[in-house]
Amino acid sequence: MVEQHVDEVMAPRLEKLARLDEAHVEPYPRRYERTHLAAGAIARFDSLTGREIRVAGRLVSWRGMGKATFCHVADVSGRLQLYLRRDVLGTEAYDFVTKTLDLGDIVGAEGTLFRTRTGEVTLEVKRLELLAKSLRPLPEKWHGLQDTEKRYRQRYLDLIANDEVKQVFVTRSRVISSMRRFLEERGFIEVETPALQPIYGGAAAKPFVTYHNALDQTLFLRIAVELYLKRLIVGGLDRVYEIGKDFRNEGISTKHNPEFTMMECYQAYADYKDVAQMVEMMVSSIAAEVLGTRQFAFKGETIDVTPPWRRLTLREAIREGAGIDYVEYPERESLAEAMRAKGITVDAAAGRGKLIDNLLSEFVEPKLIQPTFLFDYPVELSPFAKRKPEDATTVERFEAFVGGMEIANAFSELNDPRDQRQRFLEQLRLREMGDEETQVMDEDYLVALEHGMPPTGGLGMGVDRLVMLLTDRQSIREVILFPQLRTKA
RNA sequence: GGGCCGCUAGCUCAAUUGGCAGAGCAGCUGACUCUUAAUCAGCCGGUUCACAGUUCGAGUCUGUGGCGGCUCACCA
Repeated sequence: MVEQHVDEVMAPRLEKLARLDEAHVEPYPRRYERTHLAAGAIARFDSLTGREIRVAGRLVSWRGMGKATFCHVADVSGRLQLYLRRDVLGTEAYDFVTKTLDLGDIVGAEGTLFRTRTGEVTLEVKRLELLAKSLRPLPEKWHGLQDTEKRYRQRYLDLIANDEVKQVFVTRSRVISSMRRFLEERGFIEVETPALQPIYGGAAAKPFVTYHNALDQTLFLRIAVELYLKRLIVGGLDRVYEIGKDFRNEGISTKHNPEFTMMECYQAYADYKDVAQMVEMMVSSIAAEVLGTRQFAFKGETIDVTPPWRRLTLREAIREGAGIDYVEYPERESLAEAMRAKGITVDAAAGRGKLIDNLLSEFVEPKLIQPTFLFDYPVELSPFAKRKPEDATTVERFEAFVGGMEIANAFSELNDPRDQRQRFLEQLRLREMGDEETQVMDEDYLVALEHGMPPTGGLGMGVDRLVMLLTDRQSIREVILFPQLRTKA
């Protein structure tokens, strides 16, 4: 996207650089001692009047009027208007500055604050220094940068031109830090587990494959951290969490990026009901901290995350949404038949669990706008969840949905090594039948379980989706700074 | 991978039925000491995504390819 003929556009700026060199002005000096951010200076205007302050940032507007000039500098906090007067700066300095600066340059300005006739807090500049010369033009000042591809590929331009984009990523940061605070306050400790794994597991997904030369060994980028965190529960860390990237070698969509941020946490001596309570408290506490409210807009709806959230079983939800009670169809074929009778197309390769999952995502998930927990999933879909004591075909698992998206998945962790081995074997069987996204046998994990893992509640939460929700973005690419795109030839 | 849409100046966008490629912003020159999408006068700026084809003539029609967006599939 960076064209060759921009030379023409850059030429005037390169000429100005040459002029700076002639005048022995360093266009890229080392540092600048700033005293205030733009927003802080404006907020504290009353106590700052008459005092010299220094701000620094990018020149984002320029209105020259001969012997005086108004312009704005932008820093992280916002923008501040500068007022340059020839009789204040001196003719020589004024002329030099106005002839060598460009929109986009990074400058430092020292002066005193005043209010203009229209009331805008403005810095009357006594000294203006170039801190970094910009050689390329800024995006269009009024329409900003609209080209989606360019916005993603050159996100820095997006951040310069589109203020609300900057706000999204500031919010993202606050969401994650609020999440950490919530977990820390409850005694969870943050851990880091391998991203390069000899055996991948903990989710149904295709991995990225890589290779370590010295070990002469194939490694996989993790698709989840689940199995490592539970090893730490075996080790007695009792409450652990990790916030990090998972990698899944699958399609890209507005809800899927090949690398995405997941929070997983595990709490010994808790079950999935405890975890559900924690999820609703966590999300509502994050919303309150970051947005200042538990109610917010998403896709034109007002979402209220105040606990308690609506709770129903997966069975009820599907019966309600699709008109099929899958418990009445315990065999794959009878369920498929019932679906066909309703005019639902049945994926020939899908097993019973997959069919139930299809029903969920097609008939239930899109309707779950207000926060909802769906409890109790079929065992086929959940190889790491504990069975219900009264029903061996169902596991203690829930997913949380908000805004029509799945944002969390949790269960009472399976800690019986005998059953876990059976589940792995069942996954193996599905793999032989052609399912590429099943778990692979992890003997090392089984050994850990055989040492005894306390009853544990575990949770995975999609951080990107949570941020989408809290910032009202419809695409995951809007909350990931550099989303995956095809590289340009 | 399928479907739909898009790609024109650095940026944001026009261009009638196939008939001279345009505007605003940015840039350059000049005027202007409270402007804020500053204003005013003038100037510069194009491989219309690429390649082929139809045609007297293609930004426009056709084909192939590239990239992007949306969507479906996929994705517990």
